[in-house]
Amino acid sequence: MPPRPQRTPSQLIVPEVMNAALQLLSETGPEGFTVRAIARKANVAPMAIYNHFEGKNGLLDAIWTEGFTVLQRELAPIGGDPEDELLRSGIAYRKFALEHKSHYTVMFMNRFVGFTPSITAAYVATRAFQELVKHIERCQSVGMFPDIASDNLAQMLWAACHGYISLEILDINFAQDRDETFLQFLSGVQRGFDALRVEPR
Amino acid sequence: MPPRPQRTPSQLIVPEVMNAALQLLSETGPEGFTVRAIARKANVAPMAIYNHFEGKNGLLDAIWTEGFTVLQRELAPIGGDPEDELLRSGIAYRKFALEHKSHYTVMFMNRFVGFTPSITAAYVATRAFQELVKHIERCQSVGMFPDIASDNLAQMLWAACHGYISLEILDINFAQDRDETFLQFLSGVQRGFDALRVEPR
DNA sequence: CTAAGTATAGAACATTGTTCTATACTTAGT
DNA sequence: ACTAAGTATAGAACAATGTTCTATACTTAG
Repeated sequence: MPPRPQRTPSQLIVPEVMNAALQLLSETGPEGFTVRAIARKANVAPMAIYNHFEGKNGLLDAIWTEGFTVLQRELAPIGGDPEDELLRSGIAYRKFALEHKSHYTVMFMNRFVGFTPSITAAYVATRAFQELVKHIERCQSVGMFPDIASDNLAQMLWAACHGYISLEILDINFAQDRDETFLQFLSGVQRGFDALRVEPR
Repeated sequence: MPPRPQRTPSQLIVPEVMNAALQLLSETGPEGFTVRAIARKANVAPMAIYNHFEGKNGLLDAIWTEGFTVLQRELAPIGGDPEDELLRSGIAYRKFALEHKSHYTVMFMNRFVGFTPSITAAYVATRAFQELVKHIERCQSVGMFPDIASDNLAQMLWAACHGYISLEILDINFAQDRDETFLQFLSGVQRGFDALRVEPR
């Protein structure tokens, strides 16, 4: 291919910067995630990040929003057996985290001092969370998880999964078969909150 | 009291810097945690942080180590009923986190880009983790948690608690009675992993 | 009371996010 | 094809950061 013209066409700048940012993040972590380095990798002037995003935090906001949009789609119930689907959503959550580590780092790892998601970004995150609430309410409609508020339980399950997976992403996990161990974790936690139904006292 | 002499006595520098650092951290978060600000708050020259610690990361290392030393003491079993004590250790873990937010932030929240604990610091952390393993092995000695490796289960329980509490520290928790909800969380998770004993299939 | 030790202020350096400028290139409208 | 508006770029510049180095002046141990 011919050497790229010195100036990147406007329409390419946003996607190129996004790609470079995500790639750089996965290569160097938040450590090397600097405006100048992103621009260099995207073959773009540093100013582009201020013209097309709102600086570094604006870029993080875009990654956050993209991440939660995908995550919401992955988590949405599809109309099968509620209990199976709840378990599947847990697996899908972990799959998302491991396959989109850069996104997950921005969304959940709190590694970027000075970054707070915008109102819009926070709203998108809430919508993803609501998918989990839906799963739990579907389960409750068939008798699981009695006597507990669905959003409360959603928070607990999310917290537990997040705790587990964040450690895994930081590579603080010593299990031999990580997939298997996570499944064990997930079904263990889920069973715990449903135990009241299985054998009420 | 007389106005402090311009120069801080050597023996006071370490504790004053530690105090100032922890206080600043709880006031401003990692955001305002700068060498110059810590020195100002401690009434000390910035250079003191390089002479008495090894720079900013050395100071973080000291906070990390102090935190895990305290945490280990708080978690140690005292010889009572294993199941009760395991639950108590979970409560103690959360108590530590909420009462030492600055320490917990350094130890578990990964907010300090560029900081990695020293070998010594990591070792102290491992010792604290071992206290949790002890709890689980004590439980297993009375029949709880059969067929699961104690360190594996310890990791799961730790991950779950960490996930829950880290969200609480970030103030992403919408429960009305937080103490009560955490207790519910803890016993739910614990019950889940012990369910195989209660009703084996 | 002296000598070794050390806390201090201040300058200095590289790197960071960010803003501003003038220039040179693209692209849309005719 | 030509012009005019738009915009990507390089580069300088700024404040704040972690860090190192210096000379000075104070403490304290012997």
